Amino acid sequence: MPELPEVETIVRVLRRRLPGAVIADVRVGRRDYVRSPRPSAGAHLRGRRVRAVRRHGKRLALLLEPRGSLVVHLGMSGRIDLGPASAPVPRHTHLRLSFRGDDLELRVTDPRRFGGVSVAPDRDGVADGLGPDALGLRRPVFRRIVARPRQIKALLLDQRAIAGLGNIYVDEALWAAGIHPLTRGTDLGDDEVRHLLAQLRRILAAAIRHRGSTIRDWRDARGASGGFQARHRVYGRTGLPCVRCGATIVRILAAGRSTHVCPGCQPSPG
DNA sequence: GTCCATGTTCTTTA
DNA sequence: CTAAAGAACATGGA
Repeated sequence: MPELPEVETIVRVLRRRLPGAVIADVRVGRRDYVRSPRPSAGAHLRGRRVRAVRRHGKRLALLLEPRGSLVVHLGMSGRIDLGPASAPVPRHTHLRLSFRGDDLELRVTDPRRFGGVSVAPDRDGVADGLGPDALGLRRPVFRRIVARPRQIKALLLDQRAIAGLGNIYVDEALWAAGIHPLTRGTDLGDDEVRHLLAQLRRILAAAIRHRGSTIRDWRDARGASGGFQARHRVYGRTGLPCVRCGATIVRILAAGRSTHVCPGCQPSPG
């Protein structure tokens, strides 16, 4: 159930082995999970070399030679495994790619199927419809995005505004910046906006350094769990004392999602 | 049986 | 047009 740091962690694993590899077999499980123009995903992918692995927001793409891409979004429960072709195939595996001359298979597994894969035979659609990636955000751009009369949590979660942030990292960044999630973007001061962006950058970088957050069962493409969950300050800490001020962390609803707030550090907007 | 889940999209209501 | 709330999607864990 990956946000930007988890997807970035997977991308870094894939980059160690995939660039230069040539796709051999393509096996599609559920047809409705893998979207592709005619004739078939296999026909478009077989025999093509992986040029690079790229990420934008929560999506990742294998860029193919000479052009074209395979874009993956993991939704809530999606997972990518890269390992020996002989390894047992887990349930809910919807796509398998093997590679020429290598005992290697890439599998996309997703029990809830909120994610999906799409094949673009002659273009790179990884950023289609998404805002700028959260990792490369520049201050003036961020300022413009946030200058709306909308709850800041909803704004940060909107992938068309900023790509990559999800429920965990939004809650963590708002806590770190001392901003209540229901505050309207237009009510943030200049210094608050600057501080929020700084905290977002810091937290994303730290989460990537710790290979993401494993809450329940997230694993990277080699099966390793993340370590950043041990550093969460509000997410999943309802009822526990705030490490900064000692107040009890509460859970509210914002943008339709469970939202974790410290009433001491994040003053309610009203 | 209940509630909840690292996501997205659509519908309704204001 | 904008924003918010709720439901929907499908599966599994506590």
